[in-house]
Amino acid sequence: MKKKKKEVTIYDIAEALNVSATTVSRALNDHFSIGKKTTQAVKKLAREMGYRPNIIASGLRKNETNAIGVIVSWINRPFISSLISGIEAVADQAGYNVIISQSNDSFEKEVTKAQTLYASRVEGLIVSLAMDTKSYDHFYPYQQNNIPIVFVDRVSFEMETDKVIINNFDAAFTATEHLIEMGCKRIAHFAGAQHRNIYKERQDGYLHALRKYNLPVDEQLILHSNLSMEEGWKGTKHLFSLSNPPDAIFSANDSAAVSAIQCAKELGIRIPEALAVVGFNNDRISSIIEPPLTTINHPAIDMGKIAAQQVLKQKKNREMVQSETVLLKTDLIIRASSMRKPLVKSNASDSF
Amino acid sequence: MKKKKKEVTIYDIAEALNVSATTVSRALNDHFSIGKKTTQAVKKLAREMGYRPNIIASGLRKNETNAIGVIVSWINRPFISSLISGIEAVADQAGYNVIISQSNDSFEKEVTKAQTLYASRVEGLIVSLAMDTKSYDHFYPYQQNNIPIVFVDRVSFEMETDKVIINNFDAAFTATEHLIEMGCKRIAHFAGAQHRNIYKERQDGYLHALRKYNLPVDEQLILHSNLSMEEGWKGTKHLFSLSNPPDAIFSANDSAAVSAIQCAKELGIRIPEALAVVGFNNDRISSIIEPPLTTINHPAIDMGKIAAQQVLKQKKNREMVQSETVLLKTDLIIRASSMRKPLVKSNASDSF
DNA sequence: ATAATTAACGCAATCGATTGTGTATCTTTT
DNA sequence: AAAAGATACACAATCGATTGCGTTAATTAT
Repeated sequence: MKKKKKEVTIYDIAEALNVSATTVSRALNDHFSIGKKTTQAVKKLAREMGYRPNIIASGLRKNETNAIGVIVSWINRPFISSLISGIEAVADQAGYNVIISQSNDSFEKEVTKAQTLYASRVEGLIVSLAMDTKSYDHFYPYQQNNIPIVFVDRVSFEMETDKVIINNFDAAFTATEHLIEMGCKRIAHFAGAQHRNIYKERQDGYLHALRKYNLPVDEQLILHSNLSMEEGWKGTKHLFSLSNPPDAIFSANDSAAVSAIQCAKELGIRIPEALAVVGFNNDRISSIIEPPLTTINHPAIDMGKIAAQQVLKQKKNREMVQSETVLLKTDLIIRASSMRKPLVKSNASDSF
Repeated sequence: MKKKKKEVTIYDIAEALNVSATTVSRALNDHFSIGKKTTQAVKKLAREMGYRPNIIASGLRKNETNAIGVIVSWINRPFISSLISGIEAVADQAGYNVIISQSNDSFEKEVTKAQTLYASRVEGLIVSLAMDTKSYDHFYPYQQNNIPIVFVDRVSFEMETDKVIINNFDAAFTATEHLIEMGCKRIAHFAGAQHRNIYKERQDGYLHALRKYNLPVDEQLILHSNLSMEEGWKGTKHLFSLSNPPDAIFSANDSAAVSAIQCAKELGIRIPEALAVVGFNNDRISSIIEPPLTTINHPAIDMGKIAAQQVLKQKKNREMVQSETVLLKTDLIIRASSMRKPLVKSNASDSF
């Protein structure tokens, strides 16, 4: 029965105050040309009447939505959720809303979500690519329309966009080098899909370390998978069914590394003495597993913050100078899973 | 230099096709009154011209934003991120965007975010309350405006809104009962802030179990904190500095429970023989810790899905019948951290 | 063949705020 | 005191799509 109450508009305020809507609008926006008392009166009445600006009308006129779109694989992953947390923090401060959507690591969904967000007129897009994305046409409309795109973590160099990434190559190299310094000679690698930059770079870093230290590369020791816990377990079992099993595993993520440890323990393989393990991401589980997992720390929140900042920056500089790539540093967190020797302070030249 | 390219509008299409904008609009929306060929022609040309509907203009006219707002404490928490994942899945299917914002567990921020989302004209709001929220005026505008509000997990019964919660009382009771059945006599409780429903209910469930089984309630064994890992550690140390330490801990979350285990191990206290531990949430760390942690499984994704469905449902039923509360079941996941006896199938009446 | 339907489309108002241009009124300058 | 400059505000167009109502042309009924 209750009559749908109409919302208060600037016209209502204008009428009540016997001024024009123009004046109300300007008063609310502190326009200099409106007198002090008028401005005060307008604001006061607006408050009293429970006025809320119609952001849609304003948006139509000014052609803005104050929204930034985000596409990620899964929101409920430690790294991703931290990333989003960072994005939200920066976007909010700048007065932007963050619209999230997940691709579920499916290319088709990613395309759909990109279109939806485009239709929603987001003013910027932050993307961490789906696992199997190899074509990028769905981002073309954004580029055509000069809508900032920032790729984070899982990026593509085929696209000329801003990027926020870590140095996966260096991180993987450092991780592998660490294992070598710990005296490991046969280092296996749990690798991810090679068309996705991060996993390719991690594998490359791993290979580079082996070569630099003149260790043979054994293809048998490089296992490609989706890096799930199951695959980590299976991979470990497989490795120890070989005639010449590895003495270390460098895993491209923590999940697989953790289950490698679990599997090894079940197999009665001592860690790190018989098998040293290093992961990647510094997920919470890495510090909980016994022994604690050596891993690469990923500045997830910062990456999100920076990605959001890049979007804002691009919006400012409409000249669109050049696409920028921000490369963030990572840290090797050394824990017990790889400590086969006491740590040395120098660059460990004694490990040869 | 490049001239800002104008976007294609229905007027452009209309002009090109020598029809009215009305016709174009209707054709694009498959209005029955528009001829088959005209509709086809319009759609075809729209595609060719790269037309994208101006959702803002449409939104202004139809007074809708297709957005659902979400306010949570922190996005990067296992439970919360899963919750959001569920929300997004349902909202997306229904054609809604999800705008996320985090209160950082601060009441002031929660108020601000609620206002921002209100100003953004979200068509529904899903909230998991900040830790210290005790006043709810910031949600009043939503109610005034008939905007669906759904509280999830951390809710308030002072507010007449839809709620999606688990039965914390039962879960805590079951968890505590389980410890009792395992033969524990002095069960400590890591409790959270008592003004927040979930922690109050968990404590109540704990107390109820003690009373039901005629165990004394020792105030010394109930420790209130923010349930962080640090507090879990400190709490455990404190408990074992008592003249009469507990033989079990029921923690209101997994973080504190996990560090209780870690601390106990460092103190040389055997788990579960000397100390049985049960957590709450079934975070990933709970299955990784050694020994694995018995805990309560929380259907996070489902809660998100249901919350989103409630929003949609409320939007349909404008009659606003009654606020509805959905109570979800939880499961006790029994792991080694509490297994002081073999499990029995019956209701364990032998534990007395 | 004429009236009565039906099909297909156009007119113009509307959603609410913004903004370039204009116009009084008032103050200051010389 | 007349000219020049400020000050404070209003007009009306605009953003792009939607929609109630009306109109023309084509089809069917009688």
